[in-house]
Amino acid sequence: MTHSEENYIKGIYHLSQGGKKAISTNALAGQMETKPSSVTDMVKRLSEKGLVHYKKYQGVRLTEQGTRQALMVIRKHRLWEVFLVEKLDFSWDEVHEVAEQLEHIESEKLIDRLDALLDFPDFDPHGDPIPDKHGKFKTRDKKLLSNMPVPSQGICVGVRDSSTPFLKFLDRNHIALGREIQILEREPYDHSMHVKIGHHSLRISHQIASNLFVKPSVE
Amino acid sequence: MTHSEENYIKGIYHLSQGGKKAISTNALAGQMETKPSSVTDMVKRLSEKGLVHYKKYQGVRLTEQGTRQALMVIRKHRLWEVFLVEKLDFSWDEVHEVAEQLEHIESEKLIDRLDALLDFPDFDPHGDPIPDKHGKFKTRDKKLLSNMPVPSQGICVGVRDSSTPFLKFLDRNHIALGREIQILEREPYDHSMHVKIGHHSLRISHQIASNLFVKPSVE
DNA sequence: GAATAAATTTAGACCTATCTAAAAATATGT
DNA sequence: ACATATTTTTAGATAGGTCTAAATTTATTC
Repeated sequence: MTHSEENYIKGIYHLSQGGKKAISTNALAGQMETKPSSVTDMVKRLSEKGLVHYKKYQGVRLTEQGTRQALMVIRKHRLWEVFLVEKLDFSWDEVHEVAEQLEHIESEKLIDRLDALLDFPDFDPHGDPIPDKHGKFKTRDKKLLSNMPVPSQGICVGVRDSSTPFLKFLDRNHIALGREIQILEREPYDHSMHVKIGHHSLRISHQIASNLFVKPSVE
Repeated sequence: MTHSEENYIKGIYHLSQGGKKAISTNALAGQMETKPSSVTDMVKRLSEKGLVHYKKYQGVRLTEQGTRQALMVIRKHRLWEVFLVEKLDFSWDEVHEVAEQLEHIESEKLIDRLDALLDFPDFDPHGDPIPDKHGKFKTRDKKLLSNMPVPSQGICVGVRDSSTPFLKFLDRNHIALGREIQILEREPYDHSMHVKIGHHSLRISHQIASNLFVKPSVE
């Protein structure tokens, strides 16, 4: 697979999450930040290689083989992210771009050794699960903060938006994965929420709350 | 720079070592394992980008900018080799192929942090010097084993051939970089040598001796 | 110094990956 | 259901990187 093919496979995988229906050419063009005509071309090649199911005008779906490949690229991407944060002191908002390059390095030995060096992590710095070498990964009971009951509490375990501005916002407000969060109240007017992270009490807009995942504490 | 351009620049740099005269198209084609016509095409592109001096039928030389770029690619290659050996327990004959891929990752921060993680190594696993971020590197007083006086002694510090068979041969014969070596005698007939590495006494063919670098001990 | 050999460049082709512009198919609205 | 809008595909172009085969330049040899 070329780098570009790997990127497409990964893009299709991400768009397919939560739904097994076909991905439209336009949607994929959006995801890949390219033109629909380019997508059509690429999708044909992927289809010839048996990585996707494709029928004209009907969108694409990954084949079993395509899914396996996507998971391996994602495995590499996320392991490298952990490496960058744990071993090279990158912050969680800096890792994506470099991991986009590293994910294309081909060496099973490399990635398995890296996995071992990092002590076989289950989740990456953004809380996303890391597939093992067979493509299996752990899922976690998690809810968007915006959907949490009031009052309740939980642990911050992931982000839906992993853009730099959002992650930097979280940093500034002492929100980090693994931190305990108490949901104190929800404002009916704008759905903003009042929460407490450690000793820090703060008000969080609906937009923020709908991009942060929390694992509800069972009490 | 594309990956291919980086590879060519690196190839030209290696061929230029020990001599500032122009590299012929054929020589470069040999180094790059490609056809002369492909070299001509690429060399034109590199020339337009100001990375090489090129005049038709006169061969190529790196510009100052080209040399700087070559050193940065080599820096990355060799740092990754150290990483693979030191942190991921690769053997010194396994690192090249993977480093060929990793050397193209673009991130100054990544490579500087990697350098720090590895404690700013001066030499890679084959004894080759690692340029620092300004392109400067240490040179070492070294001689091919085949050129060492008899009797004398020194330290194994590098290899000229870093192919897997040669490195595996050295491993099997307890020859590793950093080891002390005593040169006991040279056979006039075939130039084979009698040497001692630690407690291991062995006879070494001229071919082997002319691919192993030794730092002479001053006594 | 002309003839021949070797090295180098050009011309034309192919493949991947992208684009724009135009055509075809599907979806939507009244 | 028909006209319109949207989506998707095709056709043709460009760029990087490579190749083969032919042409050109440089080097060598008698």
